[in-house]
Amino acid sequence: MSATASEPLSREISDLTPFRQCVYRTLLQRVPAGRVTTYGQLARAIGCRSARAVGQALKVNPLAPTIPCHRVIRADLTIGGFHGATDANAVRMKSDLLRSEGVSFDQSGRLTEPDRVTALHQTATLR
DNA sequence: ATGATGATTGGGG
DNA sequence: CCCCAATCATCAT
Repeated sequence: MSATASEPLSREISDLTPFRQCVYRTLLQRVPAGRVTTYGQLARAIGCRSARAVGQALKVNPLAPTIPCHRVIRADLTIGGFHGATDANAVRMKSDLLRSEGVSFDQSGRLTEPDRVTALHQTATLR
């Protein structure tokens, strides 16, 4: 397996579909630790109107958590899924990762500090 | 090519 | 809160 930082990343990533490359690259570049974004925002950033399609790409993220798929939550500020699942176990792992970056959720399951959501304006264009 | 399936979302009841 | 149509990359036929 490869190691280090960004060199092996680009090599692994270039093997993926254009859509997935866009999703992963945009996420890596625009959402740093301590911040989160939504499936819809990420979709819009790459010129796609399907938040679900973005979720499809994230669930098969081959380099988690290097590619911070845990920083993508739902538009209603609830946590969303992780590794293709929405069960309690998956959610717990996702929230633990976020908590280690200073991001937390309240009792109703919503983001405690909404200010942490990064608004992404369209950056890339598909096809 | 066609149909089914989601880590969603905004609107409506 | 619950329900539903819209949207679209992927995958199975």
